[in-house]
Amino acid sequence: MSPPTHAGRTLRDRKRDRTRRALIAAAVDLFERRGYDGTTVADIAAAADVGTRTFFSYFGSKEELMFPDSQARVRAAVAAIAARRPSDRPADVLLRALRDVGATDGGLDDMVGRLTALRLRLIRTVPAVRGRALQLALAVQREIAGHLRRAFPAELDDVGAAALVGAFVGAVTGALQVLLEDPDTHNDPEYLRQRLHTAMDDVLRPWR
Amino acid sequence: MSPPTHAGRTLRDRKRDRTRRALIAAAVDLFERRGYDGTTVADIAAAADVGTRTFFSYFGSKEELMFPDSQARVRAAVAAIAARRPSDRPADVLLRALRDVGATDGGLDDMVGRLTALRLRLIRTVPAVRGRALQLALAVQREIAGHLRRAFPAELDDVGAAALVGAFVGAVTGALQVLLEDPDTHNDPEYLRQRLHTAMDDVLRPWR
DNA sequence: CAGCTTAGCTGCACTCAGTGCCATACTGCA
DNA sequence: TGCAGTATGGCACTGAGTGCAGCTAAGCTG
Repeated sequence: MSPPTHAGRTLRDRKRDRTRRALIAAAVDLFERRGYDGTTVADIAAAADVGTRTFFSYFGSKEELMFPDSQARVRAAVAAIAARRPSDRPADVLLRALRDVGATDGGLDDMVGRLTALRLRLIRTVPAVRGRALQLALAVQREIAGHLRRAFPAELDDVGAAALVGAFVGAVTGALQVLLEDPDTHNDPEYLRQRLHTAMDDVLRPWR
Repeated sequence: MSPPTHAGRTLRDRKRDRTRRALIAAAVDLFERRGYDGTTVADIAAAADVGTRTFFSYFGSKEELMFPDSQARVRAAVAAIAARRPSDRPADVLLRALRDVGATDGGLDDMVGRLTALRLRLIRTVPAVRGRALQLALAVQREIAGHLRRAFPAELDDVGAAALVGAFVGAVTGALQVLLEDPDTHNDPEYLRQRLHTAMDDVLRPWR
């Protein structure tokens, strides 16, 4: 699709990109070994060989490090809405957009699998990370609602679009909350996606 | 229904209750005058005439102070589910339960209005407070899902119930997000509730 | 290539949330 | 009245996050 991110233009950009990845890699490693609370920001910075102060010029907070690709998800959803066909109803478009958001995991090479699995675990267990995830979900939701409304101006108003998107995202979130408890879904994002998909079909049937 | 909270049994309980209210009152006052970030926990404790350390034996965190009645909301929802009639579908029960949750504001005398208005503003503007609100909403959602599933064992499974409740709560949350931006709804919870109600009816029509 | 400019790195000092510990004071109860 | 349990709050500490200022090195220009 678009040019991969790893070809930063200037030396500075490339170095910055490398440091960013190093921080994420170091954090994932430390979180897996010592746990989230057992790892300080200073530890992460030291492991990535940068000053503690520098960490905060890459990530606004410790939690933010777990969600490095949040913008990509928004873009995926917007693209799905833009690619709609004339026959699509709002719910159809929305369902496809959400599927694309869930499938978005690009931009971080090998790290992806480990990061995703770790993220799921930390969302379950660390309040600060769960809080951050929720806020991001809300932001994505808001963004999608805006685009959806513009795509269907005759059928949706501000509040209606927000409520509709909220219902769909809420269904996903609610189902996820239960599914993430299920030991079978741990460390198996594919199986998780499968079960989520069937649950969604079930709940959202009245709309389609 | 149940005896009001203000008649604490022992002297200790009454004193504890008074201190709790004093902390909330002091915090509301300071937040309104100096803002959330401009007020430290030490300030609040000093204004309520207790030690800083003691604050944390009443509230686990600074944000938690803004949600002193969270348990009451859960109880309201559970009561609404318990009071269902044989002819009710899950969606009917759920809609009534959510309405009751929204209407729950009891237990804090005069403070209620100011606290509610302040909370709405802080949820909009302070990330930490918004995060806490989201987590509480998720917890309530989870609780409701459990009760709803037990109330309709033939029609709902774990994941289905969670997804259904998630969809409804999500619709509320989504609509709220937009409505809270509207200046007309600031400081007017009743008008807010009205608009929320009509929006919900609209979005959830396919279910009823 | 030499020199100037500017962006990014980082140490330092600081604030504030939150915790563990312990001595003290007060309440409830016998 | 005396004992036991509990709330209190001071003290010291950790860790997240910020502002500042000096330095280094990348980028650009002639």
